[in-house]
Amino acid sequence: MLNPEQQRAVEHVNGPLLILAGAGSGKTRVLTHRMANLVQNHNVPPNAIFAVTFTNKAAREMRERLTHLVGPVARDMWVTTFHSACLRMLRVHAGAMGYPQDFVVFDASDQLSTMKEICKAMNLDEKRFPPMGFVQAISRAKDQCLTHQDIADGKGVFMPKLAEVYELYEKRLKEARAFDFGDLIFRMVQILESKPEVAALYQNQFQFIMVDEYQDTNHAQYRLATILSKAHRNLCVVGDDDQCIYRWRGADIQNILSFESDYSDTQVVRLEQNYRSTTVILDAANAVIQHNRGRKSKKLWTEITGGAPITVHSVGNDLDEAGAVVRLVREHALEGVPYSDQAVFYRTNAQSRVLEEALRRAGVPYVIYGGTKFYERMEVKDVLAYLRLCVNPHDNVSFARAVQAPSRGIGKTTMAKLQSASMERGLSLFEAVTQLPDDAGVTGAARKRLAEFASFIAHLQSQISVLQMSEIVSYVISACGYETYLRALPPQESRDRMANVEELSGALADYAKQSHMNDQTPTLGGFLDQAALTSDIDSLDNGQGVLPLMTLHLAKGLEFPVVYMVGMEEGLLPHGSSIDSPDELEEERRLCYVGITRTQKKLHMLNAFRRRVYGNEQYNIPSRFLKDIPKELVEWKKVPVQAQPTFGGGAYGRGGAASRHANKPHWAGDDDFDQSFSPTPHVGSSRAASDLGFSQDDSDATWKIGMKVKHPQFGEGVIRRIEGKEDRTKLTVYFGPHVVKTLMVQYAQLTPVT
DNA sequence: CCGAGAAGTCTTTTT
DNA sequence: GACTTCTCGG
Ligand SMILES: Nc1ncnc2c1ncn2[C@@H]1O[C@H](COP(=O)(O)OP(=O)(O)OP(=O)(O)O)[C@@H](O)[C@H]1O
Repeated sequence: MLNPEQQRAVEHVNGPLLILAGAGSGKTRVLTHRMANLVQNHNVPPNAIFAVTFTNKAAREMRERLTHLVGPVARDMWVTTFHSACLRMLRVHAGAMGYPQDFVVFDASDQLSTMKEICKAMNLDEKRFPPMGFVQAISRAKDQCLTHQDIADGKGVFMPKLAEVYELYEKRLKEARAFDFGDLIFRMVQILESKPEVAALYQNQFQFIMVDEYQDTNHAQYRLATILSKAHRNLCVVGDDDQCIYRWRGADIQNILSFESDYSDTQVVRLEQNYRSTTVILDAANAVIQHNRGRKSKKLWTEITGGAPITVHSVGNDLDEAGAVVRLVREHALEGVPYSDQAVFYRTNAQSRVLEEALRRAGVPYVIYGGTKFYERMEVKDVLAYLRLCVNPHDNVSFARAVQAPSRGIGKTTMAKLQSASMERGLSLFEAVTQLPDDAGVTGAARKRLAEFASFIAHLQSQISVLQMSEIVSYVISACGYETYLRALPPQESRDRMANVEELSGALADYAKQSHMNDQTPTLGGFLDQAALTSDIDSLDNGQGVLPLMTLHLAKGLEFPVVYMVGMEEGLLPHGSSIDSPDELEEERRLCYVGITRTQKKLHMLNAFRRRVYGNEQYNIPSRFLKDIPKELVEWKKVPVQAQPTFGGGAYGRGGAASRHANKPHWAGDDDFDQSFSPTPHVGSSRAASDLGFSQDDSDATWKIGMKVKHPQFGEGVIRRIEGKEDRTKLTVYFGPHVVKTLMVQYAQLTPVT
């Protein structure tokens, strides 16, 4: 069941413990067994156990494994993410440092809209000072427990204006009584470090602290784990430095590397047997990761010798890639591998779209993890804004959102006036409405509408307490007129959005049901907390016969018999934004390593030579990571192009057809390849061009694909694509390697060049 | 004040 | 392509 080293770790009870081991060696398994051992054999009360991970998905996974081992008492253990754990503590102890108890949690878009306001108020040019950059910088600062004062003192990375922006940002959050994601951990650390009586409470309660994926913790999380474990010193951390993939988010690999010096009396367990993969997979993974510098050396071996080779499928474009995945997934299903035992990984969420489309057409059931989150949809956010206002009327972001959903005659000017009035007095927008001075310049009608809106919110607040959870959403949307607005939308859109709103209502009902099952009283605030932190509604991942699709990041910690890694191309993996930074390249490599090591039996890797990105065609060469895998582990498949040119030919791309490379892969950094590869857009396959509905010569003789045109600004170019008719004709024109524009004929002053 | 339509821009990854 | 911002007519 467990090997001797695993056993040793599981039976370790008191004192610090470090488990440093490679992929698939049973780290998570040891962690869960240890928790079970403590509860079952050492009389440790379940709520004395605190186990955290990084993502919701990982936390849920661990809870499931635990429930399997110990049954329903698993419910009483704290098995969550850092963020959820801190939120739960803050809901009880935020007041200890004078923070409001009823704060809202700001998500990424709330942060961004707050920041945009700030940039406007500070007269910062959005071009030179992108609001998103500030949001990220502030988040990084909070990851490191740095206040705006610290930044002003020159701690952390320097960024022009950051200290001022940060200070104002904090002020705005305070006015809105909001905490952002970073605050959840940072504030809790502050409280624990400065309020001994609060700290003592948790230090005594949590006799055993465990951190999975410790290599991905940031400084704030390190401080949290440190202070919580101070009394009992039973801190057990588990990780693999080769799987650190969140450095971009503040993860500090030093946390795990210096654990031994932080806790000189720590026990160290190294696990060397991999129980997950075949030697083929492990050898490939090792070959990829060994190029990184400064790794902690680890041994890893498996009893499952041999195994199926890795198949690399090189295809023409992203559509072919999706087609290949569909075909392979079905083939494996026929061999008896259910869809749920296979998984597709990609680097970026955007890649899922084409896959989704192909799977849907083929009737293969699938689930997408992550991606465009349910709670980020416009209509869902609109309704949530009302709910959030009920719980915390000072939430200015929600106020601004709800006030115009549906539009009710309160526009930009009124809001600007209200905003400045509120700012002057340090009030929230909601408060400012009731105390709006006569000289604020808000006219009678607008003033009346504002008052109506505010009293509507007050009315909602009183209704919330008498309504059932499951009734709240339908009450809100009918009372505020949002439902009428949705129903007036074009039919398809109306249906889609209504369906999402109904799903939100269902989520509230589910939450209420769940709470009752746990003998807790459901509250709207409780639901909103959950909604803020649990990004996806995937909690009921039935899994039965459903193909999972996810990013490589989300795949960490999971395993599947058959794995597909798509987009194995320079520019995607490694991602284009990482290629000129050695550190980031190493992280890309680790990401690739994580992907490979999720595989139990069979790994397919796919690369496409052409791919649509931002609406334009991009040419990609195979990933350098493919090159690092020993040839004898790989089987090459050149997938025939399925007559799907993405554009109809034209004045560029003559020369070597892709088929010339049929049997000989070419690699990034391979000179021969770089020089000889010049993409050929299947000149002459005009049949397919018309299949795709390109309006060509017949409809509009003025413009033709391949025709040369001139633009006053961009100069001469070649028409690549024609859409629409007559005065709504849109042309996609290639002006140069990185200058591809889509222009309306009607507006762009294009002239044909003869 | 509001919506439609055009132009411009671009998040890589998650809590 | 999708999303946001900007402009203009009603
Ligand atoms: N002693 C063992 N005997 C049989 N199977 C084992 C043993 N230990 C672990 N396994 C299996 O090996 C697989 C990998 O285990 P686990 O997920 O705990 O590894 P991990 O080290 O956390 O991996 P990673 O770091 O890649 O996420 C699981 O399927 C687990 O059940």
